[in-house]
Amino acid sequence: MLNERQKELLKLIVEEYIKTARPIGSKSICENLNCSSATIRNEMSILEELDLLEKTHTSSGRIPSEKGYRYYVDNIMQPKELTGEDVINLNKIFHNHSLALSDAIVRSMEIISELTNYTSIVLGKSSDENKISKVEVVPISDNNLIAIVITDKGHVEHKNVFIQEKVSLSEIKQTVDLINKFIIGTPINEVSKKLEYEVKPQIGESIKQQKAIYDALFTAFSEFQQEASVKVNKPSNILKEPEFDDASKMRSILSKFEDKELINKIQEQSNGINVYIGSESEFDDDVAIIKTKYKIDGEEGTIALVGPKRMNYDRVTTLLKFIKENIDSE
Amino acid sequence: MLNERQKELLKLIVEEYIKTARPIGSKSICENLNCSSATIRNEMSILEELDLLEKTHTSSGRIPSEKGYRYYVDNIMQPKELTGEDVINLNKIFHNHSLALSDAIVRSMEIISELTNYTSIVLGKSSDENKISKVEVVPISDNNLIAIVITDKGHVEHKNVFIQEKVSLSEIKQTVDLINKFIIGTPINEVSKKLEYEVKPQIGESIKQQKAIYDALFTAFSEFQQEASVKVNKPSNILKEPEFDDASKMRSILSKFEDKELINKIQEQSNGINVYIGSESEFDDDVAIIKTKYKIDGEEGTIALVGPKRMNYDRVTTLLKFIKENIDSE
DNA sequence: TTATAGCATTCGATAAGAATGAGTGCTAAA
DNA sequence: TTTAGCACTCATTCTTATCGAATGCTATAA
Repeated sequence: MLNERQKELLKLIVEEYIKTARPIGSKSICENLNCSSATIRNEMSILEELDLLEKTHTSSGRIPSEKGYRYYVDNIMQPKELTGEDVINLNKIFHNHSLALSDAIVRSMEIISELTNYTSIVLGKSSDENKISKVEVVPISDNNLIAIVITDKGHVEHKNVFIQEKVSLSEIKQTVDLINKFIIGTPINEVSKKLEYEVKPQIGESIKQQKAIYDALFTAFSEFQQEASVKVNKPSNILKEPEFDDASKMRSILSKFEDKELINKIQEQSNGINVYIGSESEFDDDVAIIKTKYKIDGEEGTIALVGPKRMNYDRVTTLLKFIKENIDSE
Repeated sequence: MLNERQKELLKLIVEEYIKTARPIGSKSICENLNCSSATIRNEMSILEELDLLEKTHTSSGRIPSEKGYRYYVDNIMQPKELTGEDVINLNKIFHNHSLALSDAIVRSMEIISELTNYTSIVLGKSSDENKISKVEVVPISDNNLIAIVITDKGHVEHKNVFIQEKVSLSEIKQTVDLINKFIIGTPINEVSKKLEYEVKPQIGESIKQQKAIYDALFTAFSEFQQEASVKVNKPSNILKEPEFDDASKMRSILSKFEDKELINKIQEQSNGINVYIGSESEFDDDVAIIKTKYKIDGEEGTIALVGPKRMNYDRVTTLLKFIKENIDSE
């Protein structure tokens, strides 16, 4: 266990390093702790012993280790108050009623990107439990339809549907009416099942042509379920940090942002605001990711901020918490 | 005017530089032109005199100048044949009927990004001449509606609409029916006018509540018109080129890709495949942009490839031409 | 006239060495 | 337990030297 002075020392080092990105030497701490540099050095070597600090080379100042950041995040840092300006900007967005709430999330994460100079990510998909409110089909040409699905929470998805055989307007209408009759109110993750076991048999009994329409719509539905949206805001932001001041490092980070599979992994599982530092981020050893799950108005997903390991943990945590509270209170 | 040998020399230098990114010395050309390095040097200095070649320093080899690339593109390069593989991949996409054509464009530009290792951009918006095929409104809650607009070419847009006063289902239906009656078949760029001058007066005469619905829908419509989609594929690709092997250069390029205003400027005006080299690109002096307009199935826009100035002009031009032909023939 | 061989010259790239200084660990005394 | 003092380490910066790829120019040969 750390004593008060050690905690204070770690705090000073982490916060100073976050600000300057330079190793912290013992001398620069003296004034803050009212003791000599030698004393600081002794304490420093204890913290190094505990794997909370590191040196970049034998005679360099100290920087926090991954474990050091972790200790800081878990035991030392205090959530900051948001400054008036930030709150006003964000509140405006959440109280703009003509914005769908999911758009408000996207917009507010854009703002947070600007505010923090880090990169933000919004992963969202329409929630599985959303219920179908209506299915609409609009013919475009002989062989093409647009299928539109609207959920009770106001999500709209549409898909081009190509149909081999020509089908008449009335046949389309019949099929769609039939489908609507069965699936309105069905959660989207159960639609495929319902179509297969309840609607399909009915189709068989009536006109043959309908089979083609049914098949096309069935395919369209199975695609609806998977679609998730990914939005990465300002990848360039994080690359402005000095630790990425190297072309190959930058390329590596950048290609991570373009790797859809990796980005999708950011999807957060647990509740609350979670902090993943360095290797924990599964993204890059030099970054940290702070993320949280959201679920609102038939949409669920994860919002995340990606910054350097040397990130402003308290500020970011506070900002994300603010957004989460706004979402939850709606 | 250049003589044959000078043209051949310029061609060799441009193509070699495109391949290696290193200044080309006179010795390395000897074999290709069957003469001594001194002769090459003489010719080189003539080309330099004409501003077609440059040196990076007094005793360096030559690199093409902006004007040199321009001359190469306009007078020397021959469109290449596409190799079998590329054609097959791209053709597959264009002949997949379940893909809307505009999705096929996006998909094929993704592929071209991979193929060339450059960055591709697709700017698209639904064409102004598209006609409204149907307007649909679905209530979500007391104060929220979803307005959906479908055009004759199969474009679908939707918008959350917030309504101050509570309105009944039947009032909504009446208003929407009225709107539909007037605007089906109207090109979207004329919808606002038509709503204002033909539909609004009718609204005034019937129930007051309808005014609120009308207003909300009117706002929604005016927003539909402007929306354009922007897709930038693999910004990291271009940054792999050695001319961008510098952190600050990379940052500068990258932030350009995030600058929506600048990206929208890429919108191409003239027909055909156009090549903008260096400063002509209005993007960065070290990049070149090859772009072309497209217009298809009620969507129009620009596809562009952004690469280094040292880009594979013939290959990219051929690829873009191929896509353009596919689009136009559909 | 055109092409070439020869040569001094330029200048980037790479490496090696020297000086600087911020920072450390350790020891011995307060 | 704290601190002053001191030798030591090592990144950083600046100089200097060397190497070699390329050039321009000149004089000569075809």
